Amino acid sequence: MKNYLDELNEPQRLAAETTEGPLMVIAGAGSGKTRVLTYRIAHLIEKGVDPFNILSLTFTNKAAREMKERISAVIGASEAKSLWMGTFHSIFARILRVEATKLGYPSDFTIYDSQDAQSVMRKVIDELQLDKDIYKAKQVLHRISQFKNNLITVRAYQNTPELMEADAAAMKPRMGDIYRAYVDRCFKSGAMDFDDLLLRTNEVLTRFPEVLAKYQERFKYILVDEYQDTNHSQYLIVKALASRYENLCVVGDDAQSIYAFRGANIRNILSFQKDYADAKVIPLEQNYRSTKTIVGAANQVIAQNRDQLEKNVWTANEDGETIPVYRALSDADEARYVASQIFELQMTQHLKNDQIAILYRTNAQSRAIEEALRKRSLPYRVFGGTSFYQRKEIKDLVAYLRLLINQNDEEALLRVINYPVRGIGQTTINKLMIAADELQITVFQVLENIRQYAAKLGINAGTVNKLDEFMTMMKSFQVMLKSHDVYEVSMHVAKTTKLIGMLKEDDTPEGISRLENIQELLNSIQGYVEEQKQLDEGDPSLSGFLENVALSTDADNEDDDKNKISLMTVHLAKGLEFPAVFIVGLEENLFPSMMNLNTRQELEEERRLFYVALTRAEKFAHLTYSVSRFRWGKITDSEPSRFLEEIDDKYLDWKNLNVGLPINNSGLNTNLFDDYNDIPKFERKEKPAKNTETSSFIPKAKMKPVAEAKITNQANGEAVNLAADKIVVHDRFGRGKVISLEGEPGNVKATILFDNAGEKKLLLNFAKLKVIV
DNA sequence: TGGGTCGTATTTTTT
DNA sequence: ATACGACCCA
Repeated sequence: MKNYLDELNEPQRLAAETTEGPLMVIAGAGSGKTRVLTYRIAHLIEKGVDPFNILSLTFTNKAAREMKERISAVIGASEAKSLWMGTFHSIFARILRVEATKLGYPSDFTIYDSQDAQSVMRKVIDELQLDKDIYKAKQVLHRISQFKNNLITVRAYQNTPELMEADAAAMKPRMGDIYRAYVDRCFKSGAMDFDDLLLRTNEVLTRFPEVLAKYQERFKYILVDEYQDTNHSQYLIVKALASRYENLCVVGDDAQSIYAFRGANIRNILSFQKDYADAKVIPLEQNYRSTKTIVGAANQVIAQNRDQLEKNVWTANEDGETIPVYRALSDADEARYVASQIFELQMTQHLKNDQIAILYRTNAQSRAIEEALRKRSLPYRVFGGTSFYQRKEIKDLVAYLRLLINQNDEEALLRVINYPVRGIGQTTINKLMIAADELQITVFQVLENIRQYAAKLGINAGTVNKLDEFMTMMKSFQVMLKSHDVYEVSMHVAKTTKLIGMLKEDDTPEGISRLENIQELLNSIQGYVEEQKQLDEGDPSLSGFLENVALSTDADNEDDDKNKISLMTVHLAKGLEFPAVFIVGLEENLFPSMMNLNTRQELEEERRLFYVALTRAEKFAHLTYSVSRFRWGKITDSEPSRFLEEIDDKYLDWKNLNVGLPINNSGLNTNLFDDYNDIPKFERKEKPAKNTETSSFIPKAKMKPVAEAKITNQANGEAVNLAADKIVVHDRFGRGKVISLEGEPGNVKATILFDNAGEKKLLLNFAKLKVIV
């Protein structure tokens, strides 16, 4: 082993060498936190600590894997193998496989992802005969998630009048009933949702002291990365496990806390010194990642936040280039600019694709960017979004597999019992569910004795046969699972159920891609089995694979061809770094998000998010915003983000401010040649006023008034000319009178005053209008 | 029972 | 615009 400690600076080295007792490392952005964690673990092992006794909790599977690789490189792969390193959810799922039976769960419990949870919730709301428009499944689940993350059980909820009053005030007085029904239903299905994995871990550690003692003894050294993003439930688990030896090292940066919406409690990091009186605190303030310009700009932004620990991130790196801020005319223009700048960077700086990232606030923004990159034949990869495992065809096959492992998994059963179609309709399913409820057993158990119940349930003989066939098929799979490996069984299931056959018949591009996805899933099962067989502690079982499926995200899957531009949300980019970073969509109501403008705390989280985004960049950062954007199916005007105004102009290079003004006289798409550097630069007159209310900051592109526009009259399908004062009828808004038209031929926006709906601006390309007069 | 059409929400971020 | 769920009809 090398003298790895020599590669660290003073505070880094101190953090790596302080192995005993509670330690908090406040690691500013780019300050070499992963390096410290890696060397700290290596150092522990070097000192003679058994890797078996080290628990390292990271925020993503990806971070865990990367760190494990780096540790392997320092101490050797065989030593690193027995380290427990992973996300809270995956580590504690693993522990619960052993311990959950104590709480009445099967050891092969299913993990419900958010889709499953929502489906369960919809059924619960339906069964309680509640209005689904008031009790929105997603919202209700979010509320329940809050309860669970704060260890408020159903009983605790019902003993807490404040909570019940709050829900009643929010027009949801039945929240408690829903909570109970949801929990019951998951329990009956032998399933845990994401929050349960933490909640039940807490429960088992609290109720069974011998279990707690076992893991305290095992995990003598605990490291937690991204501590600022732990929620209360995670905090309690760490506290309980560490309370015996107190060899707890937490690493985090309050300025990068971006998961409050998910229950992350920034107070966990702010009050670490209160929890552990003899805690050492080591700040890492030197940034090794970014240029002075980027660090300076980021510091200015984050300084606007009130809630933060004192710290001073600095860098000895070069000044670097000023940060271009491009004002786009539309989302398409923004995307084109980004693509052209990437091209430029590759030409002048010789950057490779994988050194470039494009970051956005919402997944929906990737679409326009993708289009522009494709046009320039730039290879890219989109992280996140609808992940592989959430695709319908994948969930279908996985549901069969889940059902093999846990027959009580009602979500899985209901998903596949009539898919592919085998003549078992909703009526039959309802009967089965009612029977299961009355008999206090699961639907699967009803099916096992269907002939016994059929008459009582009024299910006719033909349907009984179909149900029987389904059960026989499932049983045959189960038998096969005992003697064959997981890949063979999965392949057999996919064929026998006709899932594959059905997709083969579909020769649309979507159908083909679905089939490919199924193939990819089967491949990944095979890969998983082979990989696990190689490991000492490997688990090549089906339940092992399914756990992986439930807890892994898209970002965790490796791509063979790595030389691609990365597209992802800012959240996903946390912990990563790139030589060049584009942050797009810097507009009010988008970044910061419209949903987070209500309180100072919410806005500060958005600001931290921007801070995270900016500090991903090593050498080149580009910022863009657009004066208009396609959102919710229509063009929306937007203002530049307030975060841009918080950065001193000395760091920024404003671009394209004059284009698209009336003087250009050309509406949208001014730049025909993508040559942004030739656009004459106009001096900006003054720094934009804080709290802009006026549009004086940067004028919006004005649409040119037009006298008339051709549209297809929905009344008779004929082309007619639309002009001011015409009377039209719209499906949704009813009768109205055209006030004015603006834009350019082929892209005209009409202002129409509707009798009942008021004044609306409609794009004639999309609006369906009947012309009356 | 199954397939089709219609209407509505969707765009905040994730384990 | 799109995708999903609800509803209706054959």
